[in-house]
Amino acid sequence: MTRVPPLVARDEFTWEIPAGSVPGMRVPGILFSNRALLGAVESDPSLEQLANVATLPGIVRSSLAMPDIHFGYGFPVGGVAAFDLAEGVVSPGGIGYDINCGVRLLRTSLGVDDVRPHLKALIDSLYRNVPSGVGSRAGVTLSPSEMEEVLANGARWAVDRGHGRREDLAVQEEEGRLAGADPSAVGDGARRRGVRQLGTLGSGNHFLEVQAVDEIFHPEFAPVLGLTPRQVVVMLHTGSRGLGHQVATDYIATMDARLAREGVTLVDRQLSCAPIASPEGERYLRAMAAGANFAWANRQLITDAVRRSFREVFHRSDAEIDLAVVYDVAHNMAKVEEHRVDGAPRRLLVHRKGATRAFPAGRPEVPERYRAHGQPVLIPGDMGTASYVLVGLPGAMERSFGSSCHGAGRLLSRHAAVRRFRFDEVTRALTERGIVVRSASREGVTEEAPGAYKDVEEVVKVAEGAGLTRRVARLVPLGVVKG
DNA sequence: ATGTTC
Repeated sequence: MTRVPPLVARDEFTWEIPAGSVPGMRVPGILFSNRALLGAVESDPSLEQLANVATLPGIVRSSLAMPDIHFGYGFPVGGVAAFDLAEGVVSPGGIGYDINCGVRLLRTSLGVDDVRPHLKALIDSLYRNVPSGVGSRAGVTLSPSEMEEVLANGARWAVDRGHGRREDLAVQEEEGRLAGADPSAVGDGARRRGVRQLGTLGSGNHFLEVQAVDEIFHPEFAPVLGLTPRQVVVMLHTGSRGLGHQVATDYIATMDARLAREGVTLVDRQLSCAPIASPEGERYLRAMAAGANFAWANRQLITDAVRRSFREVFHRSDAEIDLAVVYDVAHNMAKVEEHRVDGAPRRLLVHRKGATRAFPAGRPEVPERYRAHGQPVLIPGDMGTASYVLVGLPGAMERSFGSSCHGAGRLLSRHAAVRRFRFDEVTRALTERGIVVRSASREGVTEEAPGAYKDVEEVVKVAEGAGLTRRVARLVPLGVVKG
């Protein structure tokens, strides 16, 4: 039975579920939202999930949710929670089944008018070069030793093997390689699922989109990112595929067994977790890092395929088309980071599940090239509306452990969206707006119909109003490959 | 998200 916890307005963009609203809450729940978005969540079980997270041992300050919050496994999607390293827990449900699901943005030297006449050919070529859909398989199979290297080295493995440029790495979160990865913590089942999946898009909300820069909001930072109005860019959204999913499945089972052994009961069994300082917790974090590296290698191989498609369609060299990486973010991840708590610096394990790190200017984790401005935050919207580039602000460090939103956020479940929308109508509405769509399945289109999502404009306005991030550029879709 | 309910 769903209990809807009370929401108390704290300011225009901040709502609180006071500690004590749900039995066992150790800290309050904080939701960044506004009146326009609240209607979608007020009676939603995602708020109960936000409160449930606040019951976990060692949680620091508050259980947080971004404006794109929706119902997830255990933790809400859009959830952020930080834990004390000695007293706290790590929970796979706080990271998500798709470990290091994330977004990469590539820029081109082409303008809308250069691409429009070749748009259909370009989307067809991308569809051919990047396997997509449920169970999509890569043309190549990783050998056992290659798998070891992918899990240990992420995007760096791909670049070392000639799949990309050395300079691609400097502009990725963690430079595309999370330290602390232990391939031996990734089971045989997970490896088997991954061997034919590197360089594949997958399904669901994963996509590869050709977009145009529609509007610049931050005239100082946009040129540093190489973004100008009417420029064509490419956004890709995917993660660690079946490998990451199997890692999550395996460790949830391990943690469930430990909880049963210790006689611990949780308010929701989907909050399955283990102490950070335990063999199960430590081993999961090493496996999670390896899964994250698989995802970064995946996005790097897809980058390589995107460059191939542009060469094929435009008959120009890589240097002419540019296709430089602007940035690559993870939005399903847990990381040890330093944050100020009650005025003192403290190392915490920050879970972000459908939430993006959004560090401000000056943080050493921000690439040197961008450090004077802050970390780029990449926000895919829905395929009919718009996506955004944002930048982290000091307010994110003060309020959300350096985090912001990750997308528009679902309004309807997949099932509800398939019942609500018809494939032909969704496709026609997009075609009428000049958007070319290729999908591996009809469900890929109806599940992801623009009407299944919240208004991304409202989501980014809340993230800005709450002081977490500011808008840098708005990107509009020209063509999309859906999983 | 996911060999979409091993």
